[in-house]
Amino acid sequence: MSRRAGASGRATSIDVARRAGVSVSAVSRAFTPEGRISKAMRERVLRAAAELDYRPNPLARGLITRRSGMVALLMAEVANPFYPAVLETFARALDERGRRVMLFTPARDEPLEALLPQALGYGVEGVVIASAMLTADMARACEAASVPVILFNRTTESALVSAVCCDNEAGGRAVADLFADGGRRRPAFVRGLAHASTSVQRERGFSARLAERGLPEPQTADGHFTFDGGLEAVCRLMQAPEPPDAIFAANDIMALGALDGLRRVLGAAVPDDVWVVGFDDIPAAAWPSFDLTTFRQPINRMVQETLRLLDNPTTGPSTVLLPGRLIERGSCGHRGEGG
Amino acid sequence: MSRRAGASGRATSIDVARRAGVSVSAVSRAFTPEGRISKAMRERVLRAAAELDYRPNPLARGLITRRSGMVALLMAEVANPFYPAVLETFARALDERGRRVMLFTPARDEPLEALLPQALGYGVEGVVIASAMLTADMARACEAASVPVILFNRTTESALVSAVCCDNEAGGRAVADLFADGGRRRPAFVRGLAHASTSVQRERGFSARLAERGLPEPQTADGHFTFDGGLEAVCRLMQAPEPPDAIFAANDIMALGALDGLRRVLGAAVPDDVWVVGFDDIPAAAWPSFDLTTFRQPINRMVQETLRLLDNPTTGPSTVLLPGRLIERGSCGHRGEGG
DNA sequence: AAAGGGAGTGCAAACCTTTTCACAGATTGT
DNA sequence: ACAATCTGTGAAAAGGTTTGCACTCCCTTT
Repeated sequence: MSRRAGASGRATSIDVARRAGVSVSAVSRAFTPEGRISKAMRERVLRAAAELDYRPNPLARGLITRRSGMVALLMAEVANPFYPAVLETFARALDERGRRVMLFTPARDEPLEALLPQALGYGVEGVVIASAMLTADMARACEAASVPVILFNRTTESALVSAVCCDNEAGGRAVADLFADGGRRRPAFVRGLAHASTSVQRERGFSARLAERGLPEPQTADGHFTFDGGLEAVCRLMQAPEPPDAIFAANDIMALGALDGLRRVLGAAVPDDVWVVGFDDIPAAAWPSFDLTTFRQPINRMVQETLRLLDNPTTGPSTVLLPGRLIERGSCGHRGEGG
Repeated sequence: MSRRAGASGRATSIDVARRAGVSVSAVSRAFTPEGRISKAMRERVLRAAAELDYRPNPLARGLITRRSGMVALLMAEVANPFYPAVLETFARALDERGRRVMLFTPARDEPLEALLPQALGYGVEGVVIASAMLTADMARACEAASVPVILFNRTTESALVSAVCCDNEAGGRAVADLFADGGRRRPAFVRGLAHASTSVQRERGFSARLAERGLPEPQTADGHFTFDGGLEAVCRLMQAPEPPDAIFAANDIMALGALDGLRRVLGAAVPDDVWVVGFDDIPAAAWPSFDLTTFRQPINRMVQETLRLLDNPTTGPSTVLLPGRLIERGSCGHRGEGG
């Protein structure tokens, strides 16, 4: 029976204070990095704390500071394999910084308005919106609570929130160049969702550079960011009078659907008849069956940037654009290193 | 400027009490389902609360009750597409019950010991371990905090924790029957990780039923639950003097790797030369390129059962086994409905 | 040598809720 | 008709921390 107290069985700051022979204020200050406390005192407190296996209670701390050490993460499309990778990267990075992840998985058309107040009630120190739309109301709510909001992999015109994004237009241009250099003549683009900034920007860069290279405006079809959507989109595209000979899909999962549609449903040959390019570089893109050329998003750097913005809320809202990289694989006739 | 107070700008129970002309105790009772309070009083309080847009502060509540309305979810292998589906199902179901998800994504060999105390400090009301190992220390810590722990998709001998799992042995038997009925003569099994209960149980059911059906003990190889692991495993298996003619992998992602290895690396024909069967029924299993026969886990029911155990911690620890279903597809010669 | 200032410390209030206790009034049993 | 029980209510303590304020030293400065 040690000197621990508290109904919970865990040691409290009072126990630590008693053991170290100091006041509870000293204990508190010893555990806050900027605390005005002497080196000797801090050491003494920390030693006592270690002996009692004491850890500040985040609930009590959050109650008073409104910062409980948690970050809210909103991620709707967990079905798209790109996002699990993002999720994992985020969770690890936050964990390293001693922060917890509060996860929200809103359904497609769930009103997010209700979510944010909940999260704010828990004293989250930031909100990362990785796949979901931010409404103006939500932005205001966070602004009022002075909690930074960061959009991940999407941009916004709102001046209230920051955004971290891959350079989608550059990605679109890179694909256009690849098609032009490869002598493709009839490009096509498979859109995601009509209102998604990513899809729009990728198409914009793609179209613009195609025009610069003297190629025609791409034919388009909607693929809803899903495998089946991509498969169906390619079927529609290929039955045009002059079917495309190079297809760029706004994300990998649609590109894989397109690839499968071409080969398994339409009996077309990739890359001989048609080239296919995706965006994201999800793990499946590298599988031998697909060997998909794609534009890789720098997930790690994107996450790092996001956390940097989260930690420095002093600087106003800003949009960070990071470069990606074209990964050439067999779906555009590229020969793998493996021979 | 309405009657709201509090430094945070949010209304507190005091504001509500004042507005409704009652005590704060009454407010508290109005918001707890079993609160001893008259119908009239509750209505009055709730109306005042609605007018002020009041919501009980979970931090303050958690501080005193040690239950903050959160559930900890431990999920290590987010890379395996089976788990994102689980994650989403869980998050939605918990959200419907007004609970928040605190997500932990421990690295492969991260000591989980450190994680639990953190979660418990936040007053989580339950711990769901979806892909990670539970150590005896962790179990004890939760027991001490009287927080229910539930293993998802794995079982344990520990008498302290509950588990919800698909009937893995039955799945293994179903696959064995499928092979036997299909006239396969040389079965093989691709293991996941040596210590994983799922892999062990699936193999046990598989081997046992094979024996009953007069088929030889399956050859085995380790695939580490990854695509590449499955691919390499099949390469090893196929260079045996008498290569298998039917391969059962402990999960889908390895089965897909095996399929790709057979077709793209070894030049074998599936299903003509070799059959392949997986486990889980991840979305990619249904893609035309793979058309993988697999044993589907009843994710929804598994999640429902898990939450039921979470909500009724009165009954002691128990293990729930749910039936799955064999989904026959082309990788075993099954003709799809579309064909 | 006296005044001024900064650093380090403790006290006590504050954060917002739940819950025990006491009490009043209504209901039941005999 | 009286005691015993039950129901609904409010006052106040508790939960564990942070932080503004006051205070004491000790070190500069003129």
